[in-house]
Amino acid sequence: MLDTQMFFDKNRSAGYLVNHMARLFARELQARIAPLGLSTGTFPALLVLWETEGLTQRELVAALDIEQATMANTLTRMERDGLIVRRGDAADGRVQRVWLTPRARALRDPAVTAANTVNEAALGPLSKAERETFIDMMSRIIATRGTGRGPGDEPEGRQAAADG
Amino acid sequence: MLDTQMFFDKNRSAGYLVNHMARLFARELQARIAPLGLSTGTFPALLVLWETEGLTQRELVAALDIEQATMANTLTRMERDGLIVRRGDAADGRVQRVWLTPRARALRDPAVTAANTVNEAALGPLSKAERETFIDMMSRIIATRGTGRGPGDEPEGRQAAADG
DNA sequence: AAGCATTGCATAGCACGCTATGCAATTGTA
DNA sequence: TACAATTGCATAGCGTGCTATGCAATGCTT
Repeated sequence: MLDTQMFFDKNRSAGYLVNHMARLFARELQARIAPLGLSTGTFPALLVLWETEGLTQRELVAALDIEQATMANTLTRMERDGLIVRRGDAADGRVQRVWLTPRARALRDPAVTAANTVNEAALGPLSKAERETFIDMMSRIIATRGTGRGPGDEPEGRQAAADG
Repeated sequence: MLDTQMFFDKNRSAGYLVNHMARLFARELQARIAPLGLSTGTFPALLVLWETEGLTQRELVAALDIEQATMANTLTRMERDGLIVRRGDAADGRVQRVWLTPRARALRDPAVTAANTVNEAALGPLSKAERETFIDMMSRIIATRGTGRGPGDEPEGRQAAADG
């Protein structure tokens, strides 16, 4: 299958590989936490709430870099599934604070174990040192957020088509 | 925000970081290809079809590690949007072969340029050498698929037993 | 106090990924 | 040739992410 004229090699494209990796991680995590009654979308919210309950939706959004509407929907599912309750803030009528149910609190240890297991398995092919490097690189990429420029900052457009 | 008793640091969790990165990449790519009338889900399929038209759905699925049902839905959207046509195979009545429209063919260069731009921007914080390392690491992780064994180590066996 | 702007959240609608399931066409087998 | 198994694809239903929008509560300005 050796493509002779490769104009774009997806298997050397960071974006494609990141997407593929993310799907693999999600599949693995899903398989391991489904038995607990959890799903991949609720997991990050739980991670934050296991640290600190009573956060507002806005605070959760900021902690996870998720859009507000996405978080609202996720919390609705979590409430439906008996993981959280939303209670209005006494001082501010707009605010809904999020509290874990006993069930959600009890799921912390098995869920974290599942996540650790997935991470360990996925990083299996990397050495200890490489794992640190890998995580550092991802942190830097995320921290930088592709902020090379903003739209309208510069004519932009070109750039060597031959991905080097 | 210095968590005192950190039982699980999501910002050092490969799974969390991979998911976060994937969302950032997708946001960037979406912003750059939406003006072309493309979306992130169609992009991988187009990459394959720009190389070789007339593939079957099964072949596309294999090329992209996407579930068959996901591909069927993606192709339906692509057909709706005038990017592809599905034509039945003459020799096998089950098979639908996928062909690009002239419009889709014309989008190749601008779309690839957009993807390259996103990749370059995202990998900005990494040196040239680090980018290679990063891509190699991702390739290894994907190749190993979190099974704990090396590629080709043993004849399969994840949990496919359960799904028939 | 009145009026406008902002904030916090909900809802609608869609893309895209998944599992489960159904069905027609083909292949393999008795 | 009949009939069971397999293959290729479609559909249903759902989770998770996004943008766009609406609305009530609050804050700010005068």
